[in-house]
Amino acid sequence: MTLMPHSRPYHHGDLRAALLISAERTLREKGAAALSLRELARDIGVSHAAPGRHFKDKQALLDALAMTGYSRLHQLLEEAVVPDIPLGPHITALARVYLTFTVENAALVELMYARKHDPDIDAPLADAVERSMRSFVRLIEDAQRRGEIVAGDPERLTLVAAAGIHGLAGLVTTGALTADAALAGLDEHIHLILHGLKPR
Amino acid sequence: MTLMPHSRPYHHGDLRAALLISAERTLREKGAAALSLRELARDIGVSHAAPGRHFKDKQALLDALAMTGYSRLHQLLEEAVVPDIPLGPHITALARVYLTFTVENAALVELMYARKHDPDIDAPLADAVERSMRSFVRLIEDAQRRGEIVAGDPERLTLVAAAGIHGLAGLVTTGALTADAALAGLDEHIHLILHGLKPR
DNA sequence: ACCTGAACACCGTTCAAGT
DNA sequence: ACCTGAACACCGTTCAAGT
Repeated sequence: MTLMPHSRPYHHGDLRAALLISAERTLREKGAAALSLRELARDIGVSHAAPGRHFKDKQALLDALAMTGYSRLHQLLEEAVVPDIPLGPHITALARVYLTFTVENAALVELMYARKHDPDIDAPLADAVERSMRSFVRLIEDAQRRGEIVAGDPERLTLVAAAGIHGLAGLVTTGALTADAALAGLDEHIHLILHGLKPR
Repeated sequence: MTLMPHSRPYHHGDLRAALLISAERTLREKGAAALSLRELARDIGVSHAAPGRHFKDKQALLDALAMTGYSRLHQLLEEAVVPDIPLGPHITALARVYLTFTVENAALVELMYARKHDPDIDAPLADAVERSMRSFVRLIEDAQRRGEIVAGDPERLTLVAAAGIHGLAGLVTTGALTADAALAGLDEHIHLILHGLKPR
């Protein structure tokens, strides 16, 4: 009757990773509001106090989750930055990556942009954003050198393009626009950002 | 010894309004996460079950709060739409109103854009957004008639401008940009949206 | 019609004690 | 080093009962 050993060992093995994986699953399936440390612990099969060993509090787990989000988004954006592509299609490709990531990870993105990270973690997070922005700025600078973008502070010009794409993603996230509509009109959208709303 | 009547009558008078006012105060001062129905009730001086008479649950109160936010923003935007102003300054004025509202009501705006409203309340909320967008579309249509904006679907052109402004506000909200920097560069930002990033 | 008080089923966090 | 179990101070929601 006691041939079967405990199916759950006293030590989990890698509870920290298990918590992050389980948390992101809950985030995706039920949203941030439904994320409870106790439920996570139950699902994984540890006591409700166990998560406290790996994350000082719930916010620390959310911060870690946000950080993985930034890493993955950064990775995807880097892959979309390739040499010798015309400016328009290049920016469109970046925008497509950003939009798609936002749609497929809506709750995670909401977490990434939440303004309530610990001050300790705020700097790393700001760095992550900064790193992702850098390659975009370089893209604009290169285009300026070729005369394909107007002269002026490249950070400002990048801001205008980034805000346009970020805003489009935001409208999709909040449901003002469907993801399909945004993706279908993306070429045209980027064209209008590059060429302006005024007649030439 | 009993000359002083109860300082708190059994019936509050207008508990519903008091809850909304108190809730928005908490939202502004401590954020959405710190908003508790029980604490609201304590502050106002009613039992913790009293809010249940006026809002079926916490989400219903948040929905009502979001609705007041949309009303106020709509009102401010309407006031910024006045006849006989050149297109650039007109759009800049609208953007300034939007940015300022977003900065001054960050937590409320977050609530307004949260994708977790009851399906019952979702339609009224979508209407509120639609109404605010209408006057912007009309602005673009008028400019098209005067030849100040390129031909094309006015809804799409409005989307590009609105996404640009919405995205800028989003970057301020998440801390990627200071409110001062966004407001200081607003004229230039709108100019770039209208004239494009490509040289003419 | 409006509110109270008790009850229920949850939370996050802490901390002595166990392995 | 890592985890448990009990305890504490909170939640939101419901519902009979009070005014």
